Amino acid sequence: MAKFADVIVDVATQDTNKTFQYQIPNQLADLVKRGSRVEVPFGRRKIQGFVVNIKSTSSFSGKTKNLLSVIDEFPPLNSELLQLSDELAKHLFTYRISVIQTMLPNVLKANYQRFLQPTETISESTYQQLFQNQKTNQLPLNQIKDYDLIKLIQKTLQNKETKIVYQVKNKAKDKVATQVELGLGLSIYQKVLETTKANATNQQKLLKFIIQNPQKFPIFQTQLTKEAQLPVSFLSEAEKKGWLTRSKVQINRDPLANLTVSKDTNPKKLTTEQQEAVEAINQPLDNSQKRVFLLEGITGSGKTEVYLQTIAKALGKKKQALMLVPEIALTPQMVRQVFARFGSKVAVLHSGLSDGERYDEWRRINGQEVDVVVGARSAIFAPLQNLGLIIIDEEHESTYKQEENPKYHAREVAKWRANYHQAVLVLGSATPSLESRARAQKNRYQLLLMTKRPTQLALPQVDLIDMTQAHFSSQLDLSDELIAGIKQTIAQKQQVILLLNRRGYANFMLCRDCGYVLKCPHCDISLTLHKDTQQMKCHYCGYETSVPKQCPECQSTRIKFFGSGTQKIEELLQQILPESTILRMDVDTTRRKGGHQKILDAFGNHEADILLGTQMIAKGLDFENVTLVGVINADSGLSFPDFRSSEKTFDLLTQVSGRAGRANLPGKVLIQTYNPDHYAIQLAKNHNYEGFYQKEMAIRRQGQYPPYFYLNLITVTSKLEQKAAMAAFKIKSLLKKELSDQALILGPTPQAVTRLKDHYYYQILIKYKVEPKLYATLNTIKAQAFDSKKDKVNIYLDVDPYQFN
DNA sequence: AGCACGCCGACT
DNA sequence: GTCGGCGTGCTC
Repeated sequence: MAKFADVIVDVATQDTNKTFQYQIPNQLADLVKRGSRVEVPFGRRKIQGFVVNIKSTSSFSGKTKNLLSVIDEFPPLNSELLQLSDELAKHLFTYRISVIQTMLPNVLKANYQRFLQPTETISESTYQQLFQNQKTNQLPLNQIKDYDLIKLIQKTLQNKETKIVYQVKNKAKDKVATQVELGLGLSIYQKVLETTKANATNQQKLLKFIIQNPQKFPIFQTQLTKEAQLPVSFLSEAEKKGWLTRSKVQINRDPLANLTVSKDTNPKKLTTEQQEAVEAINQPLDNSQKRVFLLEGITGSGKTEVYLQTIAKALGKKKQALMLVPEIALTPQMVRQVFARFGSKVAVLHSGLSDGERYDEWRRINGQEVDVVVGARSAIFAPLQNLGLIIIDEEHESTYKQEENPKYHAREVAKWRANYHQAVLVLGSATPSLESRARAQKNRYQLLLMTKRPTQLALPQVDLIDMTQAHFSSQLDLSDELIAGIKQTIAQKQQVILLLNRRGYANFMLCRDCGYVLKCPHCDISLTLHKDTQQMKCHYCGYETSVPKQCPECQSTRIKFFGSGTQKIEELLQQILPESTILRMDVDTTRRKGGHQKILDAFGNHEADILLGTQMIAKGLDFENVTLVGVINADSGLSFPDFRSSEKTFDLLTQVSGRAGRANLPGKVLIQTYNPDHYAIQLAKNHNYEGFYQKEMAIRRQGQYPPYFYLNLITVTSKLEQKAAMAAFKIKSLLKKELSDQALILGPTPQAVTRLKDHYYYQILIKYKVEPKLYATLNTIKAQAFDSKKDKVNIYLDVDPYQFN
């Protein structure tokens, strides 16, 4: 009997966001599985899709087409991920194909090629013009720019001298290497060596190498030529003589090849608090029960050791473990620790991997060859089939929320997967998100507290510098008190970390005659001066232009630059402390691969006295010799129009404070602020997370924000401001009509940055507790957006938004 | 997304 | 007349 496949096609639009049915031809019957990646005809084209179901009847009223081929030998999606992709797409109001693509490594994305082919009726001259340089009668069409050529091709297509063929190319390439094996019995090589001529040096080199190192075979060709110092060409000669045989073998790219594994493989002795945490987590692990823990432990309390020992427990129960860390914390040091403990059973997924490396790691996971996966946000989709434990370190980090579609939160996906597998989920943080901490309060999560540092080291002394009262002898960004602290620390041959949350040199250019401010032509925000490259840059869209010498408006030369970024502070510090060495770390100095690590290594080796950087320096760095941490602008985050700005400021200050004083040197923290009485700053000074939690909860309740209310953010955008505004008001009235009066509907308001990349943005924020009709209403709104495609209006939905703009 | 079809203004 | 611009609708 004929079989049919339900296929999600690789076209991310509203009206293709459903399954399409194809008949499975007999010869593919055994190959097509649920989760298979397949090639299908779609209109005139051939495209890629994913089989989500196989059934014996078709419900399609038209004529079903045949599946063309199955792309991979094993299906990339298992039934868990198929179900998750469906539910996630619905929950996030996004396309299922988009969710599937974020679950899988990049190389599984389709790569389409179009070729022009001659037909039988082609004339000799057309053939000469189009195909004489092509080896296979195929002209690749994808990047033809020559207008005359395009016109010629169109003409030949019209009179049917040529036709277009479509191809789905598989980008996933297995990496192969040449392996060399011995072709003769071991005892024979000595005799062969005696028969070689005296001047046959390559032959002698190879034979001696074989005789001395027989245990090294089979060996990779690259390794053999290096170790025996032979040219590759000689190996084919040796192969002809029958001395060696060569074959291609598939290998995995090893992203950790040059990682020195530390010897520290044994579990560390636990403090009482750690022991209690480990035992609490082990209990449901032992009984295969699902449970969520919130591990609230101050910086330096040893959360990592708790993670490692509970992972060991999961492995002992023949279960697998998945650990998420923020990208920035996924450093070689951290990976090394996990590797030391669990060896080759570990796979690592981070953004530093090439597409090929990532694919190899993913395949090891999908083949269930590993038991532990460590990775950043998207690793939450790692296809482990026997999950027992999921850990999210620094669970409050906003990097776990993806800001592009699909706008998922890894923590929410983790909950779904833990539930699916009846697994244990551990959320760890020194400063838990209010949402998680509140759930622990209501016993939805089990709270585990760790309040002590194993080394008995006191938390650093934190002093606030009131910038409204401070003295400044040089300029207004660095107070005398902070400079004195830096000088004193350097004099004692100790190191300083300085945090400044603003990159670039100066963040706006003002004409003092006419008041003109230089803005990005695509976005509505001022351009930032970057002195090293002598460019004005837009930090939103990346637009760059040269630094003006005169005002573009009134031609005055009285131009001034305001606002200090990392580049300017670096320059100032160098003036004030000419004999100190400074390392700057921000997006601009770490863009290259490994740039990040280079700076950290240099600082760790005490090649510099001061590390100056944006918030990327706040996380997870441990430098024994750092005794002073300075925060140059503690308030900069507070002024953002974001209800989480206090929480973010508190987290950042707490974290950066944790960088001061390790080992036997006491640390000190100096925070410059214009709001010394602000509760986030006061409570961070006193290392008082619980106090902050109480205070901030009261404010959230009052402001009707999470965790008391849920949020949904609707963004309406258009190139035409009028259209965006009108659509936004229509949406608001629909919401008003459909939702209960318990729901708060704010807006529409133009975004803080009204125009971005030549589009205008209007936002509507919905706050609610229980709204049974909300889901259906939002779906209607999305469908209408599709209707109003001619109005050139787009509508984006963000469930549980983290970025407000 | 692409790709085709169909309708209207502009030019060989 | 016909070329080519773009709006509209469809893909199992």
